[in-house]
Amino acid sequence: MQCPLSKMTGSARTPTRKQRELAEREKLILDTAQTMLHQHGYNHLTMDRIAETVEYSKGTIYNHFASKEDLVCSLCCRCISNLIEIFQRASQLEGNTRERYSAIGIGFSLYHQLHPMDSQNIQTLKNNAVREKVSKEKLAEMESLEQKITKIALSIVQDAIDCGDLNQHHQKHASTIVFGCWSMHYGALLLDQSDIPLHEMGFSPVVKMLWYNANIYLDGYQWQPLSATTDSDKLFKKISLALFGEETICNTVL
Amino acid sequence: MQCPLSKMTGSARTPTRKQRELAEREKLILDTAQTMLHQHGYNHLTMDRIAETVEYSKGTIYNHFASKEDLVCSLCCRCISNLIEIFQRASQLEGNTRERYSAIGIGFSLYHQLHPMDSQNIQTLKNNAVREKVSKEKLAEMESLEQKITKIALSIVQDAIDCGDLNQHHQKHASTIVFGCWSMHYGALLLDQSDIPLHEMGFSPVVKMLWYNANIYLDGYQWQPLSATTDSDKLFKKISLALFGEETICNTVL
DNA sequence: ACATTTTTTGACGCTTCGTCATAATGCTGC
DNA sequence: GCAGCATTATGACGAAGCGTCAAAAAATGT
Repeated sequence: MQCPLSKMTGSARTPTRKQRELAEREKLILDTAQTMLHQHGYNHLTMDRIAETVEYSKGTIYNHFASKEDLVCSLCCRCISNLIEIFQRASQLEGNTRERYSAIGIGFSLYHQLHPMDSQNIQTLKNNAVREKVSKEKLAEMESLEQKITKIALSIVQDAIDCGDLNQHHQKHASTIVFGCWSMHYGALLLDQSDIPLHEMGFSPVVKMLWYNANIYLDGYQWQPLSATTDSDKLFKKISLALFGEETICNTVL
Repeated sequence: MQCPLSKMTGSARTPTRKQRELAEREKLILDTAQTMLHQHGYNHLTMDRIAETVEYSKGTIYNHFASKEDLVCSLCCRCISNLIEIFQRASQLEGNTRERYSAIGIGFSLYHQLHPMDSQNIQTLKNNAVREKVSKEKLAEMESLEQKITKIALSIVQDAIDCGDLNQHHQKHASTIVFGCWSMHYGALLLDQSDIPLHEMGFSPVVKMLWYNANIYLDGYQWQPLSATTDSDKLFKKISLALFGEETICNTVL
């Protein structure tokens, strides 16, 4: 269950050559696993195949990761970290609180649009069969990342209450507002992923519906300025451009 | 891949003795699997153990289900069917359209509260590793159930538009409204399930937040009558009582 | 009573996980 | 450079589970 190599004897500030090599190899393993996952799906991802591809023995892989599930969980953590970066950028955009909060939602939504594989990784860890086998430590690591991401959202809600964009009497519901957006976005992404033929069932593109619904939801909280007084399409484009830059063909998304 | 026993030679109206026996055995297998799943988790559920418990050989189990995943998918279908019944009851409650739509949400939310294992089953099927292995036919069966459940919700939205509780100009967003509630509830349930220590992170009970957020969301759409003009707590109790009866200790939920 | 079809059975082959004794490599003091 | 110790890498192996299929058993028809 323990990973012998993670002894961390040297200070974190001055990584030994050995430690660097170790970190590099870990990255190699993770990258390889990710690629395999993308190309051939979860069921084709085996420890033996990873070992063969990275040209180390299986035992060595197990020196880095306590189990296959731990490895996948590490992959998942990398994805969440990416998302955290986006959230941080979003929360620091200039604009009113509602725009910044919306930017988080758009960041989430487009991240999953642009990196569907990453979001599948994250999703994999929600599965019981998988999570049952992840080590306590890795789970804790993931949990702490999830807390971090929540705090970013919560701090914007708090800003909004402080500056009056959100009415004071919502103070006690601050976390409920975060939860509402979180669940709505999270649920939407999962529904999108899960092979339900939404389009055939008469649903619009998920990113579009999410943006629309998030606005309605925030309007419900009377988060100023209301969407009626804003050009939502333009705002969406502005934010997605600011978050993901020109290269991402955001125009085609909506 | 095929299940030889499912030939369905006799008419569906007059099941043969043999067909009855078959159906009975299938139920036995499913019940057994469900119990095992509840008691010992997904990873302890194996075809061999099921076979041993039901006292049929593994080969016989495979005459009913093409794979372990197919079996689990059948379990999932049963759960969705239960949910459909609740939705149907909810949609037929007396009251205005908003109350009936809310009843669906409460039904969803309480079903998962009262049968957390069922909702885990449903969740299992969203996992790629599992779904990759489910046969086309079973997947189609599940999809059709999911469509059915969506239609119940959609029809209430349509009623609301028709009778003016929802403004006409939302006609083209009817499915978006369904999607919004669906994703919000679905996401909330998943977050609740996924070991994230919501309570420690300062979140209220999920059922409570969901009810609050759903109201805010519907207010955002100006679905009449708005929650400000209603005693929400009382409404919640009334609906949950009507849906689940006295025995379920609904009082303690909120 | 026998022949033919259908159903059941469980031993078997295959895949994958995770372990551990052994081999290889690195390091340290002389 | 080298002897001896410590650390790390290796891959053969055992265990567990899935799904198959030839043979046995049961049901059905004649």
